[in-house]
Amino acid sequence: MTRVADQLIETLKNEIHAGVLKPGDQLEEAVLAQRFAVSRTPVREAVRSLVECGLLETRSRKGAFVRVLSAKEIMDLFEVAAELEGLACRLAAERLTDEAMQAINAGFRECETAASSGDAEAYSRANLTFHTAIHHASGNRRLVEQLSEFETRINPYRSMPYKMRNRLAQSTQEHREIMTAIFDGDSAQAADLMRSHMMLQGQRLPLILQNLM
Amino acid sequence: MTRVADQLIETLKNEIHAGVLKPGDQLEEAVLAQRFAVSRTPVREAVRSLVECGLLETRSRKGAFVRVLSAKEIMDLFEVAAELEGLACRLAAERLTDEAMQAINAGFRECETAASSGDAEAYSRANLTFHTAIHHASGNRRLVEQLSEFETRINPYRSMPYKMRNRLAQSTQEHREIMTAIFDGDSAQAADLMRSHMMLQGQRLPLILQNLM
DNA sequence: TGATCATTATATGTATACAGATGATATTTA
DNA sequence: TAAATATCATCTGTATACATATAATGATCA
Repeated sequence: MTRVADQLIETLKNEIHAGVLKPGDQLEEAVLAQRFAVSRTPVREAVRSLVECGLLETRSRKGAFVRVLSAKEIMDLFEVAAELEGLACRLAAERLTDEAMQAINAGFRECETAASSGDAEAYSRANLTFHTAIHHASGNRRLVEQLSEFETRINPYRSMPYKMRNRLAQSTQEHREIMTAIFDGDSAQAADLMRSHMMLQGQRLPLILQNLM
Repeated sequence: MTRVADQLIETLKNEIHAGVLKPGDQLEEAVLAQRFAVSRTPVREAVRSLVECGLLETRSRKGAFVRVLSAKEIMDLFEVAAELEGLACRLAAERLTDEAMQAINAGFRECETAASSGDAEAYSRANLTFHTAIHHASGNRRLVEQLSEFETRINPYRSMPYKMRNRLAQSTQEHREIMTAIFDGDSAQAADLMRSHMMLQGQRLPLILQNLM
């Protein structure tokens, strides 16, 4: 892991995640090379990786751009992610360990705190903590990776769907019910609740509302 | 798309898929470069892509190897794939069109023919046709891609689970039930049947039986 | 004779140089 | 003045050259 390209991948991922690089932005190899004080070679390797991740796209002889997802593509992504989040809940309910239980509970508490203080930014982080705890509780590494990749891909498109204080409270309540189902070992219920929870979030993505499908 | 690297990706994918390149095999850049009569540059790009796909892995300063999956990793993959195959069935049942119906039916007929003639090789192809038809019927491109990637990843590890004539007939019967559920619009049933169908296949993967998890 | 250290060979990782294609700009012509 | 064509600049795609780390082989010493 001493490769320059790996650091570039990490940095660029973060910048896309954080919104520094926005969908549609062009990435010129020479510019990136100069900025990081390396040659174009590792830059190109990083770009290749990010294209395969789905974060960038390259048009022939035109270079790399931060990938723009259509409303339909976002919906498709969400549909798949909702199903996998449901799977994570089902497996978590079936294979629950003490540590996993504590991690999920901690994530939930974090959500509660952020919701009651109305801090949307903090809730966004807490939300991720809660979901990630469930992912890990599934005991399925592939699933964890898949859902992490989804998070990376979808993040540039969600501009704070938690703006309304109402939604924070409602989301927390949904989390509570999901957590309860998992702890009760009610795997089918946990999966169903999570799927609904996710699809609700999906419907709130602003771009979907704008572009109409 | 006139890039050399893209052709290399395609070729190497196929060779891994076909078993010419087996898990654990090393890929030396210089060798590949000479073989395809290109420089190391596009070879490295192709390798990068395949690493990100999960088909290869690179150890620092040691080069690229066809990725070896442990029994646990294969099980994890199957668990995710089974869920997504189920999702495809659910969506197919909800969004069924005439063309999709015909494609699925055609795939099923192909399975029937291959099964009755006991041709395992042909059944393997027919099986893929049937499943792929369902994937497309979901109307979710992301899902189609995801499942296609899964197929590519898992293929090197399944050495003809259809050896026994019994299994061919049984698998066809399962396909019939799945198809019926889809055509009846019974989405929940279709999803459940497909998940079971997939997990049965998973349990038959020889490596899983060998390595014990 | 065996083990350890040094040297060398080889393959990866990075930099630079070259080729070709696309797009922009300028010039010419109607 | 507007449109079309030609020329040029710039960026991607590919090749080659260089640097460095790993591993293997041989030599030396105990």
